[in-house]
Amino acid sequence: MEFKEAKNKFVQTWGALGSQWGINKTMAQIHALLMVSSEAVSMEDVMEELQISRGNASMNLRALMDWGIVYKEYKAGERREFFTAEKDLDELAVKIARERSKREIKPALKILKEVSSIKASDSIEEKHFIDQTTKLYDFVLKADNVLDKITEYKDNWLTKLVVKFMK
Amino acid sequence: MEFKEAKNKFVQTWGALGSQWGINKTMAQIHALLMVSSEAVSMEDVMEELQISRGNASMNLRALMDWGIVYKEYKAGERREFFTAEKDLDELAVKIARERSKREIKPALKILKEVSSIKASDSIEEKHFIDQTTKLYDFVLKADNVLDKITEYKDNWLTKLVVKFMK
DNA sequence: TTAAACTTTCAAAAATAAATGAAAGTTTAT
DNA sequence: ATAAACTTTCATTTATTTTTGAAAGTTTAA
Repeated sequence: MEFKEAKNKFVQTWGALGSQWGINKTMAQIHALLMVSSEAVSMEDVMEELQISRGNASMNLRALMDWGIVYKEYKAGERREFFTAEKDLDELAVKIARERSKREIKPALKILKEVSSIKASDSIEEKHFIDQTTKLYDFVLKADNVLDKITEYKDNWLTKLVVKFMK
Repeated sequence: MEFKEAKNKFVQTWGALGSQWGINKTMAQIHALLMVSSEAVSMEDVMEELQISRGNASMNLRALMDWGIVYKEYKAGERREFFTAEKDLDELAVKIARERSKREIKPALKILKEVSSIKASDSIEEKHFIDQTTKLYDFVLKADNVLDKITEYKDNWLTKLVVKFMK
Protein backbone atom coordinates (compact mmCIF):
# COMPACT_ATOMS: atom_id res chain seq x y z
CA MET A 1 0.00 0.00 0.00
CA GLU A 2 1.36 3.38 -0.83
CA PHE A 3 0.86 6.69 0.89
CA LYS A 4 -2.09 8.11 -1.01
CA GLU A 5 -4.05 4.90 -0.67
CA ALA A 6 -3.25 4.62 3.03
CA LYS A 7 -4.24 8.21 3.67
CA ASN A 8 -7.50 7.74 1.86
CA LYS A 9 -8.24 4.54 3.72
CA PHE A 10 -7.57 6.24 7.02
CA VAL A 11 -9.85 9.17 6.20
CA GLN A 12 -12.65 6.88 5.04
CA THR A 13 -12.37 4.63 8.09
CA TRP A 14 -12.35 7.53 10.51
CA GLY A 15 -15.39 8.92 8.72
CA ALA A 16 -17.30 5.67 9.02
CA LEU A 17 -16.37 5.41 12.68
CA GLY A 18 -17.61 8.92 13.24
CA SER A 19 -21.07 8.13 11.95
CA GLN A 20 -21.33 5.19 14.33
CA TRP A 21 -20.71 7.65 17.13
CA GLY A 22 -23.22 10.29 16.22
CA ILE A 23 -20.74 12.55 14.45
CA ASN A 24 -21.40 13.18 10.81
CA LYS A 25 -19.20 11.50 8.26
CA THR A 26 -17.76 14.62 6.68
CA MET A 27 -16.91 16.16 10.02
CA ALA A 28 -15.00 13.04 11.00
CA GLN A 29 -13.28 12.90 7.61
CA ILE A 30 -12.14 16.49 7.85
CA HIS A 31 -10.81 15.81 11.30
CA ALA A 32 -8.97 12.72 10.04
CA LEU A 33 -7.48 14.69 7.18
CA LEU A 34 -6.21 17.44 9.46
CA MET A 35 -4.88 14.92 11.97
CA VAL A 36 -2.49 13.40 9.47
CA SER A 37 -1.53 16.63 7.73
CA SER A 38 1.83 17.97 8.74
CA GLU A 39 0.92 21.40 7.47
CA ALA A 40 -2.13 23.55 8.20
CA VAL A 41 -4.72 23.05 5.48
CA SER A 42 -6.89 25.64 3.73
CA MET A 43 -10.60 25.27 3.18
CA GLU A 44 -9.96 25.00 -0.53
CA ASP A 45 -7.65 22.03 0.10
CA VAL A 46 -10.24 20.32 2.30
CA MET A 47 -12.86 20.75 -0.41
CA GLU A 48 -10.50 19.41 -3.02
CA GLU A 49 -9.26 16.40 -1.05
CA LEU A 50 -12.67 15.29 0.16
CA GLN A 51 -14.59 16.43 -2.90
CA ILE A 52 -17.13 18.40 -0.93
CA SER A 53 -18.79 21.76 -1.41
CA ARG A 54 -17.69 25.03 0.11
CA GLY A 55 -20.74 25.21 2.37
CA ASN A 56 -20.20 21.73 3.69
CA ALA A 57 -16.53 22.39 4.41
CA SER A 58 -17.32 25.67 6.13
CA MET A 59 -20.04 24.25 8.35
CA ASN A 60 -18.13 21.19 9.42
CA LEU A 61 -14.92 23.10 10.10
CA ARG A 62 -16.94 25.42 12.26
CA ALA A 63 -18.47 22.49 14.13
CA LEU A 64 -15.01 21.01 14.73
CA MET A 65 -13.85 24.33 16.12
CA ASP A 66 -16.89 24.46 18.38
CA TRP A 67 -15.78 21.09 19.74
CA GLY A 68 -12.38 22.64 20.37
CA ILE A 69 -10.50 20.01 18.40
CA VAL A 70 -9.64 22.05 15.31
CA TYR A 71 -7.95 25.43 15.29
CA LYS A 72 -7.73 28.29 12.84
CA GLU A 73 -4.32 29.44 11.86
CA TYR A 74 -3.25 32.54 10.05
CA LYS A 75 -0.23 32.60 7.83
CA ALA A 76 1.73 35.80 7.36
CA GLY A 77 0.94 37.42 4.04
CA GLU A 78 -1.88 34.96 3.35
CA ARG A 79 -5.42 36.13 3.32
CA ARG A 80 -7.16 32.85 3.64
CA GLU A 81 -7.49 30.82 6.80
CA PHE A 82 -5.77 27.57 7.52
CA PHE A 83 -6.85 24.81 9.84
CA THR A 84 -5.07 22.33 12.08
CA ALA A 85 -6.36 19.54 14.28
CA GLU A 86 -5.52 18.88 17.87
CA LYS A 87 -2.89 16.21 17.43
CA ASP A 88 -2.18 15.30 21.02
CA LEU A 89 -4.37 12.28 21.60
CA ASP A 90 -4.73 12.66 25.36
CA GLU A 91 -5.88 16.21 24.84
CA LEU A 92 -8.18 15.18 22.01
CA ALA A 93 -9.87 12.48 24.06
CA VAL A 94 -10.28 14.80 27.03
CA LYS A 95 -11.91 17.46 24.89
CA ILE A 96 -14.30 15.00 23.30
CA ALA A 97 -15.18 13.48 26.66
CA ARG A 98 -15.86 16.86 28.25
CA GLU A 99 -17.91 18.08 25.35
CA ARG A 100 -20.06 14.95 25.26
CA SER A 101 -20.53 15.13 28.98
CA LYS A 102 -21.70 18.71 28.67
CA ARG A 103 -23.91 18.17 25.65
CA GLU A 104 -25.40 14.78 26.36
CA ILE A 105 -24.80 13.40 29.83
CA LYS A 106 -25.63 16.50 31.85
CA PRO A 107 -28.97 17.10 30.11
CA ALA A 108 -29.84 13.40 30.43
CA LEU A 109 -29.10 13.56 34.15
CA LYS A 110 -31.46 16.45 34.50
CA ILE A 111 -34.28 14.46 32.92
CA LEU A 112 -33.47 11.36 34.94
CA LYS A 113 -33.67 13.37 38.13
CA GLU A 114 -37.01 14.80 37.07
CA VAL A 115 -38.68 11.57 36.08
CA SER A 116 -37.35 9.63 39.07
CA SER A 117 -38.79 12.24 41.41
CA ILE A 118 -42.48 11.64 40.77
CA LYS A 119 -44.35 10.68 43.88
CA ALA A 120 -44.93 6.96 44.14
CA SER A 121 -48.37 5.47 44.09
CA ASP A 122 -48.95 1.98 45.42
CA SER A 123 -48.71 0.20 42.07
CA ILE A 124 -45.77 -2.12 41.53
CA GLU A 125 -45.41 -0.61 38.07
CA GLU A 126 -44.81 2.88 39.39
CA LYS A 127 -42.58 1.71 42.22
CA HIS A 128 -40.44 -0.15 39.71
CA PHE A 129 -40.22 2.87 37.46
CA ILE A 130 -39.02 5.09 40.27
CA ASP A 131 -36.58 2.47 41.49
CA GLN A 132 -35.08 1.86 38.06
CA THR A 133 -34.76 5.49 37.02
CA THR A 134 -33.25 6.36 40.39
CA LYS A 135 -30.65 3.64 39.95
CA LEU A 136 -29.97 4.91 36.46
CA TYR A 137 -29.55 8.43 37.73
CA ASP A 138 -27.07 7.31 40.40
CA PHE A 139 -25.16 5.21 37.92
CA VAL A 140 -24.86 7.88 35.26
CA LEU A 141 -23.93 10.51 37.83
CA LYS A 142 -21.18 8.29 39.21
CA ALA A 143 -19.88 7.52 35.72
CA ASP A 144 -19.88 11.19 34.81
CA ASN A 145 -17.97 12.05 37.96
CA VAL A 146 -15.35 9.40 37.22
CA LEU A 147 -14.99 10.82 33.73
CA ASP A 148 -14.52 14.28 35.21
CA LYS A 149 -11.82 13.06 37.54
CA ILE A 150 -10.02 11.14 34.83
CA THR A 151 -10.00 14.03 32.41
CA GLU A 152 -8.66 16.32 35.10
CA TYR A 153 -5.32 14.63 34.69
CA LYS A 154 -5.22 15.88 31.09
CA ASP A 155 -1.76 14.64 30.19
CA ASN A 156 -1.30 10.93 30.20
CA TRP A 157 -4.63 10.17 31.76
CA LEU A 158 -4.76 6.93 29.86
CA THR A 159 -1.35 5.85 31.09
CA LYS A 160 -2.33 6.78 34.60
CA LEU A 161 -5.50 4.78 34.24
CA VAL A 162 -3.52 1.79 33.05
CA VAL A 163 -1.15 2.07 35.99
CA LYS A 164 -3.92 2.49 38.53
CA PHE A 165 -6.16 -0.13 37.13
CA MET A 166 -3.94 -2.87 35.83
CA LYS A 167 -1.88 -3.35 38.95
CA MET B 1 -45.61 15.17 36.83
CA GLU B 2 -47.51 11.95 36.94
CA PHE B 3 -46.43 8.46 36.02
CA LYS B 4 -47.52 8.24 32.42
CA GLU B 5 -45.94 11.56 31.57
CA ALA B 6 -42.71 10.64 33.34
CA LYS B 7 -42.53 7.28 31.60
CA ASN B 8 -43.07 8.88 28.24
CA LYS B 9 -40.45 11.53 28.93
CA PHE B 10 -37.96 8.88 29.93
CA VAL B 11 -38.60 6.80 26.80
CA GLN B 12 -38.30 9.83 24.53
CA THR B 13 -35.12 11.03 26.20
CA TRP B 14 -33.47 7.65 26.06
CA GLY B 15 -34.43 7.42 22.40
CA ALA B 16 -32.88 10.79 21.58
CA LEU B 17 -29.76 9.85 23.49
CA GLY B 18 -29.55 6.62 21.52
CA SER B 19 -29.43 8.41 18.22
CA GLN B 20 -26.55 10.56 19.41
CA TRP B 21 -24.67 7.35 20.08
CA GLY B 22 -25.22 5.57 16.82
CA ILE B 23 -28.16 3.48 18.00
CA ASN B 24 -31.42 4.06 16.24
CA LYS B 25 -34.15 5.90 18.04
CA THR B 26 -36.73 3.13 18.14
CA MET B 27 -34.22 0.59 19.35
CA ALA B 28 -33.29 2.86 22.24
CA GLN B 29 -36.94 3.59 22.97
CA ILE B 30 -37.83 -0.07 23.13
CA HIS B 31 -34.92 -0.64 25.45
CA ALA B 32 -36.05 2.23 27.65
CA LEU B 33 -39.56 0.87 27.75
CA LEU B 34 -38.41 -2.59 28.77
CA MET B 35 -36.01 -1.19 31.36
CA VAL B 36 -38.76 0.46 33.32
CA SER B 37 -41.34 -2.27 32.90
CA SER B 38 -41.73 -4.50 35.91
CA GLU B 39 -43.33 -7.19 33.79
CA ALA B 40 -42.12 -8.81 30.57
CA VAL B 41 -43.70 -7.07 27.58
CA SER B 42 -45.16 -8.60 24.42
CA MET B 43 -44.40 -7.38 20.93
CA GLU B 44 -47.98 -6.23 20.66
CA ASP B 45 -47.53 -4.06 23.75
CA VAL B 46 -44.35 -2.55 22.39
CA MET B 47 -46.11 -1.69 19.13
CA GLU B 48 -49.00 -0.20 21.02
CA GLU B 49 -46.96 1.86 23.49
CA LEU B 50 -44.53 3.25 20.93
CA GLN B 51 -47.00 3.42 18.05
CA ILE B 52 -44.75 1.51 15.67
CA SER B 53 -45.34 -1.20 13.11
CA ARG B 54 -44.93 -4.90 13.64
CA GLY B 55 -41.91 -5.10 11.37
CA ASN B 56 -40.17 -2.28 13.14
CA ALA B 57 -40.79 -3.80 16.55
CA SER B 58 -39.62 -7.21 15.40
CA MET B 59 -36.39 -5.99 13.84
CA ASN B 60 -35.39 -3.75 16.71
CA LEU B 61 -36.17 -6.36 19.34
CA ARG B 62 -34.00 -8.74 17.39
CA ALA B 63 -31.19 -6.19 17.27
CA LEU B 64 -31.45 -5.64 21.02
CA MET B 65 -31.20 -9.39 21.56
CA ASP B 66 -28.14 -9.52 19.29
CA TRP B 67 -26.58 -6.96 21.58
CA GLY B 68 -27.38 -9.25 24.47
CA ILE B 69 -29.28 -6.61 26.43
CA VAL B 70 -32.82 -7.85 25.85
CA TYR B 71 -34.07 -11.36 26.50
CA LYS B 72 -37.01 -13.41 25.30
CA GLU B 73 -39.24 -14.91 27.92
CA TYR B 74 -41.88 -17.54 27.60
CA LYS B 75 -44.92 -17.56 29.81
CA ALA B 76 -46.66 -20.82 30.67
CA GLY B 77 -49.81 -21.26 28.65
CA GLU B 78 -49.02 -18.25 26.49
CA ARG B 79 -48.14 -18.69 22.89
CA ARG B 80 -46.62 -15.32 22.24
CA GLU B 81 -43.19 -14.20 23.28
CA PHE B 82 -42.40 -11.67 25.95
CA PHE B 83 -39.35 -9.51 26.29
CA THR B 84 -37.34 -8.15 29.18
CA ALA B 85 -34.32 -5.88 29.31
CA GLU B 86 -31.14 -6.42 31.21
CA LYS B 87 -31.83 -4.31 34.27
CA ASP B 88 -28.54 -4.60 36.10
CA LEU B 89 -26.71 -1.46 35.05
CA ASP B 90 -23.18 -2.79 35.59
CA GLU B 91 -24.02 -5.75 33.41
CA LEU B 92 -25.70 -3.56 30.83
CA ALA B 93 -22.71 -1.23 30.55
CA VAL B 94 -20.30 -4.14 30.29
CA LYS B 95 -22.29 -5.74 27.49
CA ILE B 96 -22.51 -2.51 25.55
CA ALA B 97 -18.80 -1.82 26.03
CA ARG B 98 -17.81 -5.30 24.88
CA GLU B 99 -20.08 -5.24 21.89
CA ARG B 100 -18.85 -1.84 20.74
CA SER B 101 -15.28 -2.95 21.20
CA LYS B 102 -15.92 -5.97 19.05
CA ARG B 103 -17.91 -4.18 16.38
CA GLU B 104 -16.09 -0.90 16.13
CA ILE B 105 -12.78 -0.67 17.95
CA LYS B 106 -11.29 -3.97 16.83
CA PRO B 107 -11.94 -3.36 13.12
CA ALA B 108 -10.62 0.20 13.44
CA LEU B 109 -7.45 -1.14 15.04
CA LYS B 110 -6.95 -3.47 12.12
CA ILE B 111 -7.10 -0.58 9.66
CA LEU B 112 -4.87 1.62 11.80
CA LYS B 113 -2.25 -1.12 11.89
CA GLU B 114 -2.45 -1.49 8.14
CA VAL B 115 -2.18 2.16 7.22
CA SER B 116 0.54 2.89 9.77
CA SER B 117 2.67 0.11 8.31
CA ILE B 118 3.36 1.60 4.91
CA LYS B 119 7.03 2.04 4.26
CA ALA B 120 8.20 5.59 4.81
CA SER B 121 9.55 7.70 2.01
CA ASP B 122 11.64 10.75 2.80
CA SER B 123 8.84 13.28 2.63
CA ILE B 124 7.85 15.00 5.84
CA GLU B 125 4.24 14.45 4.84
CA GLU B 126 4.58 10.68 4.80
CA LYS B 127 6.70 10.56 7.93
CA HIS B 128 4.07 12.55 9.77
CA PHE B 129 1.31 10.29 8.55
CA ILE B 130 3.09 7.19 9.79
CA ASP B 131 3.96 8.81 13.07
CA GLN B 132 0.44 10.02 13.73
CA THR B 133 -1.36 6.82 12.76
CA THR B 134 1.11 4.78 14.80
CA LYS B 135 0.40 6.93 17.84
CA LEU B 136 -3.30 6.56 17.21
CA TYR B 137 -2.96 2.80 16.96
CA ASP B 138 -1.06 2.62 20.25
CA PHE B 139 -3.54 4.89 21.94
CA VAL B 140 -6.65 3.05 20.80
CA LEU B 141 -5.07 -0.32 21.61
CA LYS B 142 -4.23 0.84 25.10
CA ALA B 143 -7.73 2.25 25.63
CA ASP B 144 -9.30 -0.95 24.38
CA ASN B 145 -7.16 -3.00 26.75
CA VAL B 146 -8.16 -0.85 29.70
CA LEU B 147 -11.80 -1.29 28.73
CA ASP B 148 -11.26 -5.04 28.62
CA LYS B 149 -9.72 -5.06 32.06
CA ILE B 150 -12.41 -2.88 33.54
CA THR B 151 -15.25 -4.95 32.15
CA GLU B 152 -13.65 -8.12 33.47
CA TYR B 153 -14.76 -7.08 36.90
CA LYS B 154 -18.37 -7.28 35.75
CA ASP B 155 -20.03 -6.58 39.06
CA ASN B 156 -19.42 -3.17 40.50
CA TRP B 157 -16.76 -2.23 38.00
CA LEU B 158 -17.83 1.35 38.28
CA THR B 159 -17.57 1.35 42.06
CA LYS B 160 -14.17 -0.27 41.80
CA LEU B 161 -13.12 2.35 39.31
CA VAL B 162 -14.27 5.08 41.66
CA VAL B 163 -12.33 3.54 44.54
CA LYS B 164 -9.18 3.02 42.53
CA PHE B 165 -9.25 6.32 40.80
CA MET B 166 -10.61 8.81 43.26
CA LYS B 167 -8.25 7.99 46.07
C1' DT C 1 -14.56 54.19 -0.41
C1' DT C 2 -14.23 50.26 -3.41
C1' DA C 3 -13.42 45.90 -4.90
C1' DA C 4 -11.20 41.63 -4.58
C1' DA C 5 -10.65 37.59 -1.77
C1' DC C 6 -12.36 35.12 1.07
C1' DT C 7 -16.18 32.81 4.55
C1' DT C 8 -20.84 31.96 6.14
C1' DT C 9 -25.64 31.11 5.71
C1' DC C 10 -29.65 28.71 4.48
C1' DA C 11 -33.43 27.14 1.31
C1' DA C 12 -33.68 23.51 -1.74
C1' DA C 13 -31.99 19.03 -3.45
C1' DA C 14 -29.87 14.70 -2.74
C1' DA C 15 -28.50 10.96 -0.07
C1' DT C 16 -29.17 8.01 3.67
C1' DA C 17 -31.54 5.69 7.26
C1' DA C 18 -35.64 3.99 9.28
C1' DA C 19 -40.47 2.42 9.15
C1' DT C 20 -44.26 0.20 7.02
C1' DG C 21 -47.14 -3.65 5.98
C1' DA C 22 -48.28 -7.56 3.48
C1' DA C 23 -46.56 -11.95 2.29
C1' DA C 24 -43.78 -15.72 3.77
C1' DG C 25 -42.24 -18.40 7.50
C1' DT C 26 -42.66 -20.85 11.98
C1' DT C 27 -44.61 -23.02 15.85
C1' DT C 28 -48.11 -25.23 18.46
C1' DA C 29 -52.58 -27.31 19.46
C1' DT C 30 -55.87 -30.29 17.86
C1' DA D 1 -52.27 -32.89 8.33
C1' DT D 2 -54.50 -28.47 9.21
C1' DA D 3 -55.19 -24.14 10.78
C1' DA D 4 -54.71 -20.62 14.09
C1' DA D 5 -51.47 -17.67 16.40
C1' DC D 6 -47.79 -15.73 16.19
C1' DT D 7 -42.91 -13.76 14.15
C1' DT D 8 -39.78 -12.49 10.46
C1' DT D 9 -38.46 -10.64 6.12
C1' DC D 10 -37.83 -7.30 2.70
C1' DA D 11 -39.36 -4.28 -1.29
C1' DT D 12 -41.38 0.00 -1.04
C1' DT D 13 -42.48 4.29 1.21
C1' DT D 14 -41.53 7.85 4.49
C1' DA D 15 -38.72 10.60 7.44
C1' DT D 16 -34.39 12.41 8.65
C1' DT D 17 -29.96 14.00 7.83
C1' DT D 18 -26.56 15.81 5.01
C1' DT D 19 -24.94 18.35 1.08
C1' DT D 20 -25.08 21.75 -2.31
C1' DG D 21 -24.45 26.23 -4.26
C1' DA D 22 -25.60 30.77 -4.89
C1' DA D 23 -26.45 34.92 -2.37
C1' DA D 24 -25.20 37.57 1.54
C1' DG D 25 -21.69 38.78 4.66
C1' DT D 26 -16.96 39.99 6.11
C1' DT D 27 -12.28 41.43 5.93
C1' DT D 28 -8.29 43.47 3.97
C1' DA D 29 -5.49 46.12 0.76
C1' DA D 30 -5.06 49.95 -1.92
